[in-house]
Amino acid sequence: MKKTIFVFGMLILALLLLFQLSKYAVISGDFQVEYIMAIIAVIFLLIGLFINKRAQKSSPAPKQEIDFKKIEELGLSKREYEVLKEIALGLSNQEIAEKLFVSESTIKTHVSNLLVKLDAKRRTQAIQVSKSLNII
Amino acid sequence: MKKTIFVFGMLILALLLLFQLSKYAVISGDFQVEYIMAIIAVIFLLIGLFINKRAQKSSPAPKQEIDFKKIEELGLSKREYEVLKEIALGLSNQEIAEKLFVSESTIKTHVSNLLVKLDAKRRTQAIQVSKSLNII
DNA sequence: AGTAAAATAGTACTTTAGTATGAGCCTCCT
DNA sequence: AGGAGGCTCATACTAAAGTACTATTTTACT
Repeated sequence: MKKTIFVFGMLILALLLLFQLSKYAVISGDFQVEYIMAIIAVIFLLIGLFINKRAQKSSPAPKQEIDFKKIEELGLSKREYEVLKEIALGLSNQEIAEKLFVSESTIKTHVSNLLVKLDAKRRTQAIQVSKSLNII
Repeated sequence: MKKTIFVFGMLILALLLLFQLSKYAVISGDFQVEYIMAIIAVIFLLIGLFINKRAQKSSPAPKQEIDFKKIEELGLSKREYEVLKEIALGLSNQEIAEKLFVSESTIKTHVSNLLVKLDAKRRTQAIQVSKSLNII
């Protein structure tokens, strides 16, 4: 934060200096107005590019939004979707059952239904499909 | 592409117009030089920001680089890594065997070694671990 | 040429996963 | 009240996945 304030302070200072300089140059007729304008234009274009570049780096948000519409479209029930997320975390049916406080057979039923709805043959494939559809 | 050329053409035209206008204004003394400078500065700052914004959109590369160092660190062999990638694609041992032209027992051996090296109990967990380590 | 690591493959088992089916219990909606 | 859909659970299977060896063959490197 302190760094940012410093940078902007310097920027404003430089800007003012440039203004004064250009004013003097114009009055004394050493330079044509166009040159100064062009220099300012280029400088600020670069500053604009630079600022955005930094903003881009500071927000490494490659977050993939979850496609809730797709979930509905596939007809996944709330419970099935919960199970799906646990599968993606690498849990076994037994572990999922304990985590959700139900029996393993219940989980098996959910998984079986999930595989049909996701058109997958195995839970690993279900993970792959889900990721490609952005539902997990 | 044609669109880009058009936009840049218009930009250059606008720039020249602005130059002429500002020159006239300065000479006739209607405006202070500072104002024109400031306007140009702001406009080009915005243009810089805009260009970068577009570039950012056109390159939706949230690609997660593969951490090859980590792969070595884990001691994964070339073949094991190949198998790992197929697992992540959701293939069964039998399918992987056919794809890589080896027997299923060979794949089982590889998978078993993989699970130890990745500290996973199941292939689904191996997928999760691999993704979190950015090795797939 | 010798060797260590990697790749291959097999057997024999145990453990998970997944399927098929039936059934009881809720909740929401008409 | 009746029905549909969702959640639960069980039984009985079949099919994969995973483990623990042992053992041969390739590769890569000194």
